[in-house]
Amino acid sequence: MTLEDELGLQKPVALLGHKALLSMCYTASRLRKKAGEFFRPFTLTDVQFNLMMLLKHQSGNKKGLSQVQLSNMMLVNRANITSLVDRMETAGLVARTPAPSDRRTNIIKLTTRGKKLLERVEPMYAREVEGIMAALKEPEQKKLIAMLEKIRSNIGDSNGKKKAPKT
Amino acid sequence: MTLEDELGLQKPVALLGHKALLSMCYTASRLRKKAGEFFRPFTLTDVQFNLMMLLKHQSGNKKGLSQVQLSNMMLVNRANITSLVDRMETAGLVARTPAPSDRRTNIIKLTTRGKKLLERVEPMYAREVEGIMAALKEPEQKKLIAMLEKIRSNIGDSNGKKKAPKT
DNA sequence: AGGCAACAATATACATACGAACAATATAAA
DNA sequence: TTTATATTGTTCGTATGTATATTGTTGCCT
Repeated sequence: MTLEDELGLQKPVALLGHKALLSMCYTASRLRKKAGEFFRPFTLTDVQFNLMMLLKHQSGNKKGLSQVQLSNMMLVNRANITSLVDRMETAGLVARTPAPSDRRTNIIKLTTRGKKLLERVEPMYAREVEGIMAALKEPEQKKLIAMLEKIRSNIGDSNGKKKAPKT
Repeated sequence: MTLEDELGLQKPVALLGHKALLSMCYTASRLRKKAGEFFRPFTLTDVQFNLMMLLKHQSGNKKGLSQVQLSNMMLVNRANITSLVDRMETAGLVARTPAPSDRRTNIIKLTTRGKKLLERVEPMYAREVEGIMAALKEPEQKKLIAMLEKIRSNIGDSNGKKKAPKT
């Protein structure tokens, strides 16, 4: 089933590039909705799961990440992380810790409860993802990733930091 | 530059499928941010532009679409359309019209002001999109679209309507 | 030291998403 | 025809996203 069939689109996607862009955004939208449904029974959102995954796998020796680090990794505004961590702290999934070297900085860490929940959900979600992506064979997935990277590199940095401020 | 380099991701994307999925969502996120920057000078959002494009190009003879039709085409909850149309009505871009055959239904139409704005913005946006998607050659774009469609068809319908409620 | 720019987190106002519950209307079933 | 069910739009509460302004902290430069 094509995008046109699904959405009744014809003229607005006359340009191939426009169609590709729409297709990407619609696919991402559906993926996130699917993820939302998956996580709901755990009183969790895809964003919160993503944050916990970063804390578990990306926090190096320190076992924690600052809010700015999280916002960069998640490609969202710093201001977002404040309320996100607020909610997750209330839910007992993460905790703010003062950074020893810089009093401006909060180090966000997983709580025991957060770790336990992640332990349970992570393998289930991995299976869910594999099920969805099984629509593409391995080499195709690699090609998809390569193409998406090409597009991203053509957009430039997401947080407004210009890549090469010419002159 | 790879996703790992940009985001410092290593372990959470150990699974190829997971990496492909993340790459898609991050790319879409950046595309939408880029679009947001583009539309801001027009006091417009990407979502509002999208809605106007649907009204202009998809509304058939009636020259208007119901809110449920819009929500289906935009893959969002119909509750969303209420406030979206509210804002756009306030901005004078669209208008609610009673449907002649069904008193439950609003037909949303572009106002003259909306049409004029679209006339001005649409060609500029088309150039913007072409610039971004020029990262991929035509056959690559087609392949990308085909792969995304495969994934979408593996997810099922977006609005909770099950495709084949087996027995 | 003292001043000043950069930075981290927060606060605010807004736009967009969701699900759930509701009233009014339309339609199918009895 | 009357009753049951489905659909449309709205409202509510909540989660996420943006840009912008503010506060406190750091660090650099004179």
